[in-house]
Amino acid sequence: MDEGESSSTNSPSRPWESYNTVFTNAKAGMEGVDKEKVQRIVYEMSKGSKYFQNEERKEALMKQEIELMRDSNPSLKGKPMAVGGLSMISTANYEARKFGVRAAMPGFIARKLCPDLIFVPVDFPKYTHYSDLTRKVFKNYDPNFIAGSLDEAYLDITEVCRERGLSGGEVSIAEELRSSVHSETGGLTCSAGVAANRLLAKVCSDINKPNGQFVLQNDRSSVMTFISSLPIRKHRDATENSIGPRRIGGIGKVTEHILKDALEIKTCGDMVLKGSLLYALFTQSSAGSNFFLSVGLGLGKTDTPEVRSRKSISSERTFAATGDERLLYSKLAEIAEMLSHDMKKEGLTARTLTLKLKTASFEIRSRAVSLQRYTCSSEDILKHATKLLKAELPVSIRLIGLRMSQFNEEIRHSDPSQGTITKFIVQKDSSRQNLDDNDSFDLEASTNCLSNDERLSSYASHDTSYDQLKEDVVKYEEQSVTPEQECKKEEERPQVLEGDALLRKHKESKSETSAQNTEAVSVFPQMEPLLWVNGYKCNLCGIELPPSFVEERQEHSDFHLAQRLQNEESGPSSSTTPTSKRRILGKEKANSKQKKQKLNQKDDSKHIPIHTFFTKSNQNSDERRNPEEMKMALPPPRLNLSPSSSLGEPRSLPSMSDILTSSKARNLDLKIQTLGPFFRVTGKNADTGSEVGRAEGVVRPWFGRGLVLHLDTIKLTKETMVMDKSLLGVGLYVGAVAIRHGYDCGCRTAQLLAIYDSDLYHSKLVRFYRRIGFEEVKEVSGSSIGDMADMLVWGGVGTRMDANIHHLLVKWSKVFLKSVS
DNA sequence: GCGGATCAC
DNA sequence: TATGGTGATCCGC
Repeated sequence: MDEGESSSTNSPSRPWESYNTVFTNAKAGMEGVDKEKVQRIVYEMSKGSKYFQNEERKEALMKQEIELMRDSNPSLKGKPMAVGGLSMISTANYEARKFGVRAAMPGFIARKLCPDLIFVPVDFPKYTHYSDLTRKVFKNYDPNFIAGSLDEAYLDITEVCRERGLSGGEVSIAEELRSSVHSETGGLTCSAGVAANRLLAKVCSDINKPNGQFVLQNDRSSVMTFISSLPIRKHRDATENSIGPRRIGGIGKVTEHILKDALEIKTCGDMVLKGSLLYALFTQSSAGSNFFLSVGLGLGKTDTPEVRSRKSISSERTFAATGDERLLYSKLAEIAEMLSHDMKKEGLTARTLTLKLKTASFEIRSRAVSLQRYTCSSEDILKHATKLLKAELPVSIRLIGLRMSQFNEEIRHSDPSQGTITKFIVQKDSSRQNLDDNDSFDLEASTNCLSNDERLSSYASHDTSYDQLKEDVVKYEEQSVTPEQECKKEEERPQVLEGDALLRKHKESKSETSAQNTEAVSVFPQMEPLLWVNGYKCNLCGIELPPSFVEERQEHSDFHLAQRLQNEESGPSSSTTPTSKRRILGKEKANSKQKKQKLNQKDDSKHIPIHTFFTKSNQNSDERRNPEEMKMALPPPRLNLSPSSSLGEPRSLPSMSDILTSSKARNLDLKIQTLGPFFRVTGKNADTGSEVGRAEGVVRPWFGRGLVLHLDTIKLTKETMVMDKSLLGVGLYVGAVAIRHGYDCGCRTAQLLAIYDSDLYHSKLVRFYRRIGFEEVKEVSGSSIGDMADMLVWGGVGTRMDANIHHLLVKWSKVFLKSVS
């Protein structure tokens, strides 16, 4: 717990401790600051103000640092300075930061903290001038560098590294670059971070601020070590070590609070450990679990982003709060005029107008209208803005803002500013291909200087393991697979056996085997080609396998290949009973057999083994009569793909095949993968290939109840929700495959925990699961010993919900059986 | 499409 | 005395 931020540890006599302000947050140059004193002063100054009251209610105040400062008068060197005025300062130099002064702090508070603080007015032309100077330097290293803002940039130094040939050249390149910035700008210092991607590079650039640099080696273990202990947002205690503030882009005050206090995720390593929890609670998005897991793995962007055109344009002003309507209307007219002016300058017309208000008590409100036609005229804007404002009166307002969005794309570039179009062309022409990797620098200035935050990226793929990991994540982002599982997969890769490698080699020439329906594929040149009759039935052995079981189909053709190889090797008399594909290959040496079997198990567990498709019905029922045995072994699932089940179950239960066939009619591509007892069901849009939902979990014994199907996740993407209004659509199908899988594994019960995070998420989860057919069993609150088992297994508190698998299948049978016929 | 929130800079 | 402005995105409804 950093800096007494937890309200639970606050002493009643020290109320400022609970006043969480941005001013004691991570900030370079704040090491050794008496944070309590800062907090107390800020508290005393703020106490009772409307603003403070608002903050108390929101329990938040967040701003980001902008290191941008310059004073040309040498006599000011070493003196505490801040850019801005008494009401607000933009940034402060390191001298001032020693007093606790920082960006986004009101000047009057800053002056209280540091009575000698020198206020310097903002001077944008000056910043732009120096920014341009630094950019000239960056161009020498990477003509396509990404200018993050005036004071930061990302450079790809791959080529420079390569030219200089030496490994470890990043250090000297960074030094040279910073030195170059220093001389070209006449004295500006900056900091740099070098790493494999931009996210890491930014963090690295913070480490040795000011006027320093840090190079993170581009190998997986270095990255993992570095990132795993990295706090999600706050800096480390200055006494702990010399490492300065670090921050992950995209995680602000609010997100930090959720991760830290609700989910007990404090470091990036925790993010990976609690990946399934994140997956359950956040939908997939840049702010969602994929993002968190990527961060946890130290992954970030390395490409040059597309030039994004603006989506809105706005103008807003703060003034002394007033309820005077005439005054407000006149402010509104001014802002409408400003906005109209900006739109004309940019050659934009738009049809959605949004009015933003900040009340005297600092609440933010917005009201929007979409107009019939595109406009940029101040009269139109004012007319509609007035209506919107009128509806809010009477109210005391301290800020009015107007924003226009939904541009008319057709005329967007009819009259663009020269600068804009030039930038556009330059960026477009210079966009590079195949940027696999970056090293990056972050530069920052120190005292008495325009502080810089410039970054540089490079490509130097010395270590393939991390690159491989990164590739995987790109795949994840495309396929929505959880990174941590893919990681496991990656770690297992070296253990792949020779026999498997052999199969894979053969596979390469026939990678389309599993791709499409009745397409004939030659598994082996001189052998009858494998054909999926009617799209699902193997012409060689008659097994039915839905097209969506892509990997299983591959395995299946591997089987036929292996069988063929074996036949060739040992003659026509050899067994045709496929017990294990590796036994068929028969390449293991006797003395390593045991070891290899273990490995086989692990390796096989990624997919459903071929032999399970051939499991005889009596074997199946034998197993199901002996659940105790399964408990120990946690065997792979028995897939029952045939509509006419051999298990002797009632005809009314939908088989896996029923579910899959039915889903096909809904353009849904379902797939199940297993990893030991773990399983994952993914549903993809058959047309676009994008994932629309998934379920994950494990088949495990549960305290005297035999095997249960433990569901970690049922998740639908946002896209799904738009596409399919009914949760019972995709969600039901994904859930059904999981449930049927559980049934086939011998589970009687399915269970899950609707994690309690916030009221909002929790009630949503419970509602969703109830609609699917689960019932609330108990609240796991951690208050009783009996909760311990649940808490250990689920890793949290919430509502335990169970469902009888048989009942679920019965309940759902109509849906699936109906659509079959 | 609207309104609230969060985030970066 | 006094706590910014611009733009983006996401989520729920």
